[in-house]
Amino acid sequence: MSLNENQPSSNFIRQIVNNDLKQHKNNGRVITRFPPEPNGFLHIGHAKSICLNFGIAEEYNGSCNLRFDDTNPEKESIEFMEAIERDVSWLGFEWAKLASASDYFEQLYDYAIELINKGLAYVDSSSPEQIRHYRGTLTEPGRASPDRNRPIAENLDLFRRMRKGEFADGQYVLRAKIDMASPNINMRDPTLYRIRRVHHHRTGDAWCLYPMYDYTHCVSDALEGITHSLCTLEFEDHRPLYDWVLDNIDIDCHPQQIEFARLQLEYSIVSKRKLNQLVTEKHVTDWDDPRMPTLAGLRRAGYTSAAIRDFCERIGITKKDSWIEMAVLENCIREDLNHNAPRAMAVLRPLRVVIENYPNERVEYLELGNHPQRPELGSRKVEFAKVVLIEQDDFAQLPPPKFKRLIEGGEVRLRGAYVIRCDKVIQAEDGSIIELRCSYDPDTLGKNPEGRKVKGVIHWVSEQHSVPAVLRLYDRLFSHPNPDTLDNFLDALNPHSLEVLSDCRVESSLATAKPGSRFQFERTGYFCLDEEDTQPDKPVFNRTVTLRDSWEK
RNA sequence: UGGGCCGUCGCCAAGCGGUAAGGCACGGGGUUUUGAUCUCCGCAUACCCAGGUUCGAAUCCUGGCGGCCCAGCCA
Repeated sequence: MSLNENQPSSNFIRQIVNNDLKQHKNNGRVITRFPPEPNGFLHIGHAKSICLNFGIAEEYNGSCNLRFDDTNPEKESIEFMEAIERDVSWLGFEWAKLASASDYFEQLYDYAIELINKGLAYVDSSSPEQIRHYRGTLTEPGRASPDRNRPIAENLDLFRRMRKGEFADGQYVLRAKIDMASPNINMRDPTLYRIRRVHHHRTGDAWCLYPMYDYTHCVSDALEGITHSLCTLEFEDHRPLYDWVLDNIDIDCHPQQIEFARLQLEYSIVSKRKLNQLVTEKHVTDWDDPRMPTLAGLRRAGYTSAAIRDFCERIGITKKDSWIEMAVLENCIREDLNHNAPRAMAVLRPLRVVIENYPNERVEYLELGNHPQRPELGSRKVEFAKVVLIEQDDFAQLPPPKFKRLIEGGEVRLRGAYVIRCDKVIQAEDGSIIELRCSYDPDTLGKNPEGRKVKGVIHWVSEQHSVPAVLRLYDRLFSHPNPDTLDNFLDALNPHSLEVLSDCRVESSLATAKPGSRFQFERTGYFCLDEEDTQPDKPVFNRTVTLRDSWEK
């Protein structure tokens, strides 16, 4: 079984592309682009867009560009660019071309001159407040700025001087001359350029004039020969502007903008601003904290790129606002890891078990399969000795109904080893359990005891041979399903999103595991060996996701 | 209240005039040395509502209702 082998389901964008192809539009080419702004790390919502853009291109033998939308230098950086490239690659996609909107600044400027020459753009000296005031409201039309009818020659002169740096930041802007009475506010003479003396991470100080998104995006698309410009729903109202710009400059390409609904994941947020806040205010360790819905965070938690791609395929593409349940994402990673992750044993909260009838110095090297359904994944040796450690939860003095683990006087199977019976509970004065005295049935290795049934199976490690480890149990970052809808999303932060267990013991085979590798610790969950914090003698495992639990206490 | 968009099972989602796919979740059987996995079964006479067209409507028309987005020199 492998992920993503099923036919992709139909969606409205595939239908549009199919129709275009049928009509030989764009000479049968399909060229898309993924255009992130390098002002933060990519998150699961971006994954949806990446899978869509690169996926459509792949599917139709086309290509997809990675283009940084770097028109607002205030918030952007090289570090974010590098992280974005890393994440897109990790997801498994290859861009045909790596570009930045800033590559096109010179051409963008020339097209702006063209618009001015055509009387379709003008330099406005209004302040932001005045512009807002003149723009009107949702129900009232706007009014013309006093500068709206500035002569072309003057506009040209002013715009050139804006570029030269003759004016202060904010003193002038270049605006498109469209329709101040348009019911679509985006068409009420939108700003095309603003003056900002900010160092740009790619163009340095070459420019003090920066183009706005609406103007930049459509032109960049056209310059790259994009056929289908896929973006999220909030840009629907901007499409008339996208088309207006391309219709009014001398360019021979006019991509089709198509909008789809952005991802909304329950118990999560997909706002770069808020993710940034979580990082800067230290609510998480960094952008790659395993609780973060960033691709870097998911990766560090142990998510595979295949699982994320599978998730993006499952949720579909529509124009409907929708909230995806976390269970869908979790199901994707469980399915992948259940099939691919080797099994191992780890005891999170150890309880000492002395097997009194087991020879003192004896050690058995039990051969355990790495996967119950896939023998081809091989096996490893696990040491069994007189003192083993089991999970505190797996023993109960006052067992709840249907408890099928160890109780005093009862029997349980040590996974892959023997059946043991608990003969005696050693307690401290305060009643806490110090250790269990047990006996084993030598005739139960690899076979069931005769005449009785032992229902429970628990995991264990040899006290002497196991290695100490730190296990980090991650839980959802938010305890409210829609943090974004709250007045303050921080109120939804789950105070128990991380539990660090420092006294865990894992089987010895894990001592040589490669950082980044993933395991299923039997009966407890899927874990990934952390690449950052693991020390040679102290492995640190991050819990990716728990096992499904139909018992629950 | 101007404009744009959306409304099919608890959550997603196919469907495109011929009589409601699939996934997740949920409930119940079976297998199991992981209360995991696997497996079998169940889960919308019904598609926001109301009219209409049609032999036939989730699909077409009309009118409602509900939700989301837009008034950055952000993207």
